[in-house]
Amino acid sequence: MSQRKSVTMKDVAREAGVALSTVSHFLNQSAPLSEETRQKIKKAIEKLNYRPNLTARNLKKRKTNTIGVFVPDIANPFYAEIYKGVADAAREKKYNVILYATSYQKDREYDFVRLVTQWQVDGVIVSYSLIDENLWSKLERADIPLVLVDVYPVNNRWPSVVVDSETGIQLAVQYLFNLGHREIAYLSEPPYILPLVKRQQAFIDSIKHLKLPLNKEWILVEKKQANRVEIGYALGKKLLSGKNLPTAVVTSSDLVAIGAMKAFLESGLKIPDDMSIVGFDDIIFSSYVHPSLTTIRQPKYEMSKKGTEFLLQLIERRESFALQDKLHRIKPVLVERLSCSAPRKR
Amino acid sequence: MSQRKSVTMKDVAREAGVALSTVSHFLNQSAPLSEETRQKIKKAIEKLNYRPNLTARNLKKRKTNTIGVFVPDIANPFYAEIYKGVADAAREKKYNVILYATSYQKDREYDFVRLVTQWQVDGVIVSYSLIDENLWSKLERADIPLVLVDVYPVNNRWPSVVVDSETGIQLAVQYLFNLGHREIAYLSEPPYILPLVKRQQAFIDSIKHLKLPLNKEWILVEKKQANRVEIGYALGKKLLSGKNLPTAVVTSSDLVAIGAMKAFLESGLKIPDDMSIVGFDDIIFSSYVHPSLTTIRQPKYEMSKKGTEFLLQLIERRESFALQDKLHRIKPVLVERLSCSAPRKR
DNA sequence: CTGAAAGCGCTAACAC
DNA sequence: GTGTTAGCGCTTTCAG
Repeated sequence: MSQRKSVTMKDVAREAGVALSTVSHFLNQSAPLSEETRQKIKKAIEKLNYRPNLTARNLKKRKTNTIGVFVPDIANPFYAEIYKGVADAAREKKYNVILYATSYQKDREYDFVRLVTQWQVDGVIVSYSLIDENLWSKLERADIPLVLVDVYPVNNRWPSVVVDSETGIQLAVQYLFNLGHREIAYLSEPPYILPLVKRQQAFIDSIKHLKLPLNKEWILVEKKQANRVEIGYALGKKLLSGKNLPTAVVTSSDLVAIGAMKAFLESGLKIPDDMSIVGFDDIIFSSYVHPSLTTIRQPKYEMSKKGTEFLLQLIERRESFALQDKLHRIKPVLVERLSCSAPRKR
Repeated sequence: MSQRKSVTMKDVAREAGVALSTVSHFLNQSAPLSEETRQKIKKAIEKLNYRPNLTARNLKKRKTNTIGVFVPDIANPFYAEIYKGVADAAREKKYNVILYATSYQKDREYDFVRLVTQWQVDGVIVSYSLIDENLWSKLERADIPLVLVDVYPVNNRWPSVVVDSETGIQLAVQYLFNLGHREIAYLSEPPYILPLVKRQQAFIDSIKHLKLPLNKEWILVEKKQANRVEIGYALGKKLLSGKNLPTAVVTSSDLVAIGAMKAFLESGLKIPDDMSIVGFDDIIFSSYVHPSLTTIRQPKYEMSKKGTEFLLQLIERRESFALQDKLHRIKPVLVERLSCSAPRKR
């Protein structure tokens, strides 16, 4: 094979003239040592350029101190935030994190499951709705600590941290209503995860609840997976091509909103004067587009951080949790920026 | 400890009534087996829900089949692209990748070095300029396969894939010049990596070369680390507060450009009519801001993919490489979009 | 406080 | 084809 020869604890022990276990104790501070031995060992380590082998340690301890995160696409700022929450929580407890991103490619889901089931990680955060039922059951059999973030409980098996999508959409619609809008459209990426389904339904419910017109042409839901911004752009154009134009738009995510804004601006509409728009997520870019985007803020970072802290508890205590603890619903808030105003008379 | 009891190859062998090594051969396809034994083993694995322990395998083979990627900030789309290139190249060769992002926090750099030096990864892609000289030397001592991406060779020690920043900036300045601009500013994030230093110098050189006025007030370089877009926004405002306004701006990165655009638009300037702007990088968002951003495209994905392929060769062949192979310079191209036009008479 | 010894689960000769 | 065996580098009793 191709490996370099490596310096082991044994070498260090020999060099320092102590027993192997003493070196181990030194490294793990698992026993008090005399200052003299400490120095000898320190010197030996330095001299030999010894570096402990984590793999061996992991094998022995049957623990890797690593958790996995599973997301569809890391270039999506939403998931980048999720990742950060996980990474920060993990770091606090001295865990490493290994990221899996599928780019929405199905075969990659299997790779992830393989990783998880081969003792490479102590637990896993899933922010991805595995399409394949089969994969969920494999994860179930593996019986590995798992927490879902932004994914509703599957099989009532794993704890889950989600944002309350219904409240979010209600917030958006009510906000537009209060501004005077009566004709509101909804643009959505493919509802491949439950929150997206719920948002769509919540939109319809909210419109009905306010007794506003429910125009089928104004509920545009993309079917094909693609870049979120491109989807928004396409949906925006589609909306513009209809005979009746609404005065405001609610979207399933900020990326879709940003794409739609581009379509509107290109066509010469002014935002917010001719068209108000509200997003969902509050990714970092939403405050930097022009005009800045009013949106429903999902506390992604906090969600994934909290979920991860929970996961680490599961790992370290192997504790079972009460059913009522399984679903954590976080309330979203509306972040008011410059993409909405009262409708202009047309 | 907290681990679940685990089913091992030994259990499978017993259950199937064959020798342990036979199971190993089955798993690794390292020897041809009779159909009968294969079936027996398969059944036993299924029955016991056996899952191979990668940690043990790694220890034995002294190889983890994992590479590390080191970046400052994964929420920055530029680095998300870098990550994708690495992930795809790794996947092709059945390697896992583990991501380290520091969020520009110095103490996290040490975590990364620790990971690398503890045999957790077979090699590493670094797209980050470690500030601490000391860390570089630790990596050097560890003697682990390492390839730099978007970082110039350090100590002439590691191979490196970089974009030709000078050419990029020349392209930008020449393009603006050809449009008729004579008063051009340069906005830059902190030049914490060599390419940024080179871009700044290349800007000055280009201006001189074209015999244009070199106004100190028009070369705005931020000192403090911060979100790139916020930096751009702040620099944009600063530029606006000066007494003379240029007609065009070149920036060190798209994120800075996007921030600056926001500042310009807010102040009522029209882009490109009142101010032309060109970015550097071509991140995905640049085509979705309004107006879409003309920029110098860095083939980030290709760079990191290529770098990773190179790394994997180093790992698998432990080959040394000729000096002239160490630096791969990729030529950038100008992507023309809608943020530039001829200057308006003022 | 120090040292000897028994594995963690797997691979890879090497015999049979 | 199949089985035996010696470790990979480390942790962790348990004696001294």
